[in-house]
Amino acid sequence: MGRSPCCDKVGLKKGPWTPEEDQKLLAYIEEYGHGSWRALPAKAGLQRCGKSCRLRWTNYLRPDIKRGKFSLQEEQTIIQLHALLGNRWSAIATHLPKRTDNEIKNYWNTHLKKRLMKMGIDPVTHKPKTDALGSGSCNPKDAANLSHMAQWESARLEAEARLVRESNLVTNPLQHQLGSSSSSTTTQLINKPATGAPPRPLPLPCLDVLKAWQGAWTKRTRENCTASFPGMMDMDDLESPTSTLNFPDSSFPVQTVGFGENAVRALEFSKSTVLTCESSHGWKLNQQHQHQHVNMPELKERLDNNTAALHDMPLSYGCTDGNAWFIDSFRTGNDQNVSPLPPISNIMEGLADMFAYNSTAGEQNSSVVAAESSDNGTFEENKSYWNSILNNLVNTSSSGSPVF
DNA sequence: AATTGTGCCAACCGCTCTAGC
DNA sequence: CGCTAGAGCGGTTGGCACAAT
Repeated sequence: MGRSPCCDKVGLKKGPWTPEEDQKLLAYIEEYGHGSWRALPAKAGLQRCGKSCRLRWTNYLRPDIKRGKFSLQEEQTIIQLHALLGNRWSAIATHLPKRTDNEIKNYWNTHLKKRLMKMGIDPVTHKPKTDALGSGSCNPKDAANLSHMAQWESARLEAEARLVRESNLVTNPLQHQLGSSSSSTTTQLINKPATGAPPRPLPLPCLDVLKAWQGAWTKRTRENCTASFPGMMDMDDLESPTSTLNFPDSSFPVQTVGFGENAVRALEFSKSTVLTCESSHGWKLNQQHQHQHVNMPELKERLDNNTAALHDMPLSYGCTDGNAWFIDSFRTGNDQNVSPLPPISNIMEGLADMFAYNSTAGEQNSSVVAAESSDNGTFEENKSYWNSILNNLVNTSSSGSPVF
């Protein structure tokens, strides 16, 4: 057996917390901070182990916790991130402001998982149960590519989570100290479910859910944007169904240049590990090139060397000297006029724009170019599929259907 | 009214990771 | 480099509330 539980010590209380205990813990932390959790109970006059105090604070007493019913957007975010990350609740929680990993985990297990199952969706694979084993729809090459995609997306999300923590530390050291799992970032979804198309089997596992939703989001928002480089936009306009960071308190140095058809969006973090850019042609560039300064000639050379790979759709990437370089073509075009993968020359122009802009925004400590691509059919099918699922969730949850 | 079943969620358990020595 | 304490994390459980019988 493992080590003995920390709460086995004689005299330490277990079980539900009383209001008096909550008050003691709250008062102590508000005055002194938590410091060492192990030492805290004695100082605060609590007959609890430090771990119990930490959990009580982290999951319940922290002032920046939002309690109550999950919103539709939160539900969608959980579903999408779970499709991408699996049971990595802490990573998911970093994209749901004011929600704890424990709360999200409980909500998934008691609500969302059951809904998906009753809809015939495997909550583990996020695929229709009949296709859960992946028979037929995925060839080995796709599976391998998707594995790469998942790794990169996962790494990117983790990096974002780290950034959030770092930003919390910088902008609110006390708050950071008091609750490390708090988050100032959010994944906000603008969901306008499309038609009531029936769920359809995914041609590929749903590892690209976030991008699918970003496509829908982009389509929607582009209608409200001017044709070219409308200038700096409010953060509210950046709300994206992807994991793209959003900082409600505007405490993070996020720069935006334009939006929509001909816009370039850039997120640049002064001490960041990830840089994400989107171009006017519907492809995305994620950089995460550890501890190296990115410069355009180097990038251009790398991409030139991988031109063939870039055009080897549906999923291509170049990988040189241990750094991966991806071009992400997630298609921002509308349904009738979907942008094709831009010619390499256009990619280079876009990159030039991005880095010309970002070179003025500060040093890029680190970067990776990570960009995945999905062919047009895959994207549209993903979008349709998830629209369908989420639409069903909306209908069933709002109508109080006995099904759920 | 009593018993049983079910859903929900706070809290616990134990493993893993990491920083400090 | 190995050890240790502290913290983080995901899985599981206990117990309460409510519904069904």
